[in-house]
Amino acid sequence: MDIFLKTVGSINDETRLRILRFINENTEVCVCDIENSFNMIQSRISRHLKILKEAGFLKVERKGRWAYYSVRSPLDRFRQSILQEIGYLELDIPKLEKDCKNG
Amino acid sequence: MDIFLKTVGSINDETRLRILRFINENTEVCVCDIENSFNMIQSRISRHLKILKEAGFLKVERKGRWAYYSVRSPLDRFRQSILQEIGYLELDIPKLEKDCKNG
DNA sequence: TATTAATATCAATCTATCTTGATATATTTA
DNA sequence: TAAATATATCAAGATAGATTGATATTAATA
Repeated sequence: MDIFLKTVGSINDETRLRILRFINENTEVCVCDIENSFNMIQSRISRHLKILKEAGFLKVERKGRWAYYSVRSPLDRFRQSILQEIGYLELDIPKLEKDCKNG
Repeated sequence: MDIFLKTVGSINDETRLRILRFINENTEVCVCDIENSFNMIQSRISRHLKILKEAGFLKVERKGRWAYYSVRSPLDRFRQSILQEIGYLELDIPKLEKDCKNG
């Protein structure tokens, strides 16, 4: 119940839909990649990523000072159908800008 | 996009999940049936029904002074998978109380 | 036709969520 | 070790959604 509402609440926001599809289309990205690509401030992105992670859509892997986000795998049937549906939406998904200072 | 957020927003509320499953399990009910069964004030129920209807889950049929709500059919694949998922949730679904004054 | 029942809608209040800016933490590099 | 980069978190203000009570509308019935 709570996790259902968390899952549903996480996709009830256009910014998160765009971020989720961006990550899905680019396999694995760090927070500053999203920051650069979406032209949004870092705290905003960080918060949305946390919500998507706690909703079961994303996983994080820390490498040095970077946090790499990707779609959790395997995804259960329900989240999979949601992700598929998001794939059909008309959303402005920017192209990946890899401008982080060090890499 | 807008209809996606409308659909997702409509199921982002426990009261509406309960109402939607109640209607699904009882096939067709009028507003006062829900009012009696859920012990909620009428304006609250009416508003939630409107949201579920506009989200594509419900249809209404007026008969005399009653409005009968039921799950829209056929339901597209995405809404069907949502409805299925709601069926698995631990929700307090009251039993149907048919106490409307006239019928 | 006056009354009552069923439903819908509106305005006000309350609550939850989003955004921003500031700050904290951790890691790397000079 | 000091500075810079990447990320997370928190508090404050802004916006959106939920609940209630009042009122409007429509249909049936006395």
